[in-house]
Amino acid sequence: MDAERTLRERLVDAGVELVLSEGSGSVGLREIARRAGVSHGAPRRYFPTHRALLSAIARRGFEELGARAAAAASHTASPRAELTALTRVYVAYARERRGMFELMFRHDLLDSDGQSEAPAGPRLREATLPMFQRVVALVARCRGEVTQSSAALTAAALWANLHGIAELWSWGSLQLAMGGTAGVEPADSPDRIIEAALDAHLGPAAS
Amino acid sequence: MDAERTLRERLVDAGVELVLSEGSGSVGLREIARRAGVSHGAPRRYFPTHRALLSAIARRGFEELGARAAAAASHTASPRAELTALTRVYVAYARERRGMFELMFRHDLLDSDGQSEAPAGPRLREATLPMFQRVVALVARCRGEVTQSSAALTAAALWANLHGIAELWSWGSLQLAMGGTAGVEPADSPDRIIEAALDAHLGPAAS
DNA sequence: TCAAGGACGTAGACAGTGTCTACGGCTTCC
DNA sequence: GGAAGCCGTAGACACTGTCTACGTCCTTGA
Repeated sequence: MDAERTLRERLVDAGVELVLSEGSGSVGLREIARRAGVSHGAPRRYFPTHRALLSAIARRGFEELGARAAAAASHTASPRAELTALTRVYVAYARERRGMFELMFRHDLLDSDGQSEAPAGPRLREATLPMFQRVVALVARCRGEVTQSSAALTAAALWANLHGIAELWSWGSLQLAMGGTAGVEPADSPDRIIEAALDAHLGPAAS
Repeated sequence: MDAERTLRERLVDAGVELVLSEGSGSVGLREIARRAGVSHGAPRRYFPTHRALLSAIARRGFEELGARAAAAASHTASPRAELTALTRVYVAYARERRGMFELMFRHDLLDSDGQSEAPAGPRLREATLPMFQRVVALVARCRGEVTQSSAALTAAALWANLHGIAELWSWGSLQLAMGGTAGVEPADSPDRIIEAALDAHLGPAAS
C-alpha cells in the first residue's frame, strides 16, 4: 500500500511522476510536496536541499534503467546480441522518459549522493559504472579477449557513442540532421544508427 | 568601444560572461541585467522572456564553436585530418566552456529562435546543421564517394559519437569509467578515445 | 521652431520559488 | 506520567521571472 511507503519514498515517487508529466525543468520542491500531500517544509526532513531531492529522483532513474537492461539481457544469446539489446534499451529509455534521462545526466547533480548535500555516500555519477563495466566485459567477449584492459578503450568509445545517440535522438536533432541532408529520409527508429555504431566499433555482425 | 554595442549585444555579452564564471545554472535574468548595468525590466525590450535570452546566449556559443572549427579546418590537408581537428575542437570546447556547451544543448531551448518566444525565425536546433553537413561531406570524401546519401548514416553515427565523447568527457564520467576499470589508467586527454572513435567509423587512419 | 510620437529604460507590483526557523502533535521509552 | 525526540506545519525572508504604468529622451513632420 501507499500508506506503507515512507514519506521519503513518496516524495521521490511524486517527483518521478512530475518529471514524466511536466518535464525536468518544472520539478519544484513545493510542487513535489503538494503532490505528495505534505507541506512545503516537509521534504527538508529527508533532503537537505532541492538538489538532493532531484538527485534521489535521478538515482531512481538509474535503477529503472538498470532493471530494463537486465531484463533485456536475459533474453539474449551472444555478447553481441546483448550489446545490441543494451543499446536499444538505453536509447529507448532516453526517448520514453526523456525528463528522467535529462535529470540523470545533469552534471550539477552528478556529484551529489541524493541524501546529504556534501557527497558523503556514493555519488550519482558512479551509478553508471556497473553498466559501463558490463559493456567492457561484453566488448572483450565479442573479441574473444580475456583481459579487459585492452577492451576498455573500445568500450569507452562505444559507450560515448550510444550515449550520444540516445541524447541526440531523444531531442530530435539526429532526425533533423539526417532529414536535412539531401537524399536521406529521416527514419522513425534509431535502429539503423545503432546498428551502424555497433558495426563500427565491433566489426560487422557475425550473423 | 563597448558604448557602440547595442544593449541587446551587451546583454548577451554579460550572459556569456556569467555562464562562464558561474555556470549555466545561475544565469538569472536580473543578474544579467545587473551586470549589463540596466534595470531588471530592460531585457524585456529585446527578449520577451528569460528563455529567449538564454537562447540568444546559446546561439552565440554556436557561433564561437563554428569559428573555432573553421579556424582549425584551415590548417588541415586531408578530409580525415579535418575530421580529427573538428572533433578535437568540439570536445575541447565542451570542456573549456562547459556552461556554454550545456546551454547550447538544453533541449527546452533548442526550439526557440532567441528573439521571439514562438519560434518564428531559425530555431536553435538548426544551428548544428552546417557543422553536421560538413561532417557528411568529409565522411564521403574519406571514402572516396561522390554521393552524400550513403555517407549520411555513418556521419550521423560519428556525429553522435563525438557529441557523446564531448559530453561525457567534459563531465568527467568517461575518465571515471575508464579509471574504474581494472588495469586502465585514466588519461588526461580525450585524444585516444577520439582516435578510437574515428578509426572505428572511418577505418584506421591512412597515415 | 515647436509639438507629437515613438523608442528606450525605470520602477513598482505580483505570484511563485528555495531555504531557514520556531512551533505543535505524536510516539516512545524511562 | 512525564520527558525526549521524531515528524510535519506554517510563517518569514530574500530572490526570481513576468507584467504594467510611467518618465525621458530623440526623432520626425508641419
